[in-house]
Amino acid sequence: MSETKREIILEAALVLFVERGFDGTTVPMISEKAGVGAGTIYRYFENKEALVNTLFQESVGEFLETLQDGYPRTSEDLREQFRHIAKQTIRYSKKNLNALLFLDSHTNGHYLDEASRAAYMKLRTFLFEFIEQGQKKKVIRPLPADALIAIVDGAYIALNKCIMAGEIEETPELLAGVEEACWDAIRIH
Amino acid sequence: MSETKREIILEAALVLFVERGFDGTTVPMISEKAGVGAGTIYRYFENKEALVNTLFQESVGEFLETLQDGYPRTSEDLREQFRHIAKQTIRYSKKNLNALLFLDSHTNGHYLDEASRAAYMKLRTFLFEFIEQGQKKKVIRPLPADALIAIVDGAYIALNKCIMAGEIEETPELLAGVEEACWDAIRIH
DNA sequence: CAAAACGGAATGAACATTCATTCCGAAACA
DNA sequence: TGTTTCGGAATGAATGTTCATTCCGTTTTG
Repeated sequence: MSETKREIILEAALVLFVERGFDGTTVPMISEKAGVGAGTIYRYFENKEALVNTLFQESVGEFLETLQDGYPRTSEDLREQFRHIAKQTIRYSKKNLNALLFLDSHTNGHYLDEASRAAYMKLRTFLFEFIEQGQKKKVIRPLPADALIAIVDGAYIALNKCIMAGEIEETPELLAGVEEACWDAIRIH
Repeated sequence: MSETKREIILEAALVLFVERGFDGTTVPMISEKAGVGAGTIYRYFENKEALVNTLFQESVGEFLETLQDGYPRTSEDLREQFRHIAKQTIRYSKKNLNALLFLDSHTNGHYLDEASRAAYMKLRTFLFEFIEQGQKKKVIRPLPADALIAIVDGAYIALNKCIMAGEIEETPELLAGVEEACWDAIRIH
């Protein structure tokens, strides 16, 4: 039951951090949105920074797990691996879109601690390995991995924002189209 | 001379906003980096929000001007128009990389006023028109314009960060490669 | 020397955090 | 079973700090 309260606080903070950023969110805002007293937050988290770092590490961890779950690691087919990454990114966005948006907008925060940076590095390494393997096999363009990842990342974040804003409807064709656009961006033709 | 001091303040604020975000940057930080007294900032800007909005509007304006400068508006060749956009984006990043990074990270700020949002809308409209024209001609994929723009945007922002961090050297081949990757992402094959 | 520009200490508001107190369900008791 | 005691969870007013902004004595300018 007390686990529940902790989660209520985390969820409220997540939403506010996505909307206003870490520095733009006050502890009273979080306590109000969570429907708890301000002091209660400090029963679960040492301070505001510990709260954001917990959120960051849990989000990275869950996202990376989702990506790795069922990943065809030993496959020689880069396209198949890419399809998996795209599919699981969509899956995670459905499970916890705010966490994905939060990750995207807080990766460079000055408040992230060593553990958060390390967790993020693991995610980054996973994606880098995919890119580098593809480059070694001359399937993926010899461009900076950062830039290639940013292309895909940007596409999926923007896509989700469009869907969330109701500007567009999510259909299998749309998802397939975005996946293909991204694949065409990173692969050698 | 007073114009110069105003610009020193704007430049210092720009760098800090890129590094730490608007809410994470304090006025004393800005005054120290600018080498002026805290009070001096208020001789040039009504308050911190006016400062960030000035910066935002000036950056959007300059960037849009750069994009429109020499734009082959009447051309039927979408590829040529895209090349121009890509080239001018690079040009602007060389002139004022921080402004580009600032724009990228502050477009959703809760502190932006009506004028800033309107200015940003103009930039967005310019890019949307390019996308929509291309979609009408069946040259560009029928995906959400937001997502397509985010792909290109993400690529160039990440590219510049790599170059800035010294992880990679800027060469004509690199720029051509990124441009082609982005074009392949948005065009119909 | 008058006027404008400047710096940085002073101010009050808003913030993160603390802590004395309340609340509540469970256990002990009768 | 009805009553009392207990302990930890929860609270929000109080605290000290940090911030944006103001104010005024000093410096620069013309």
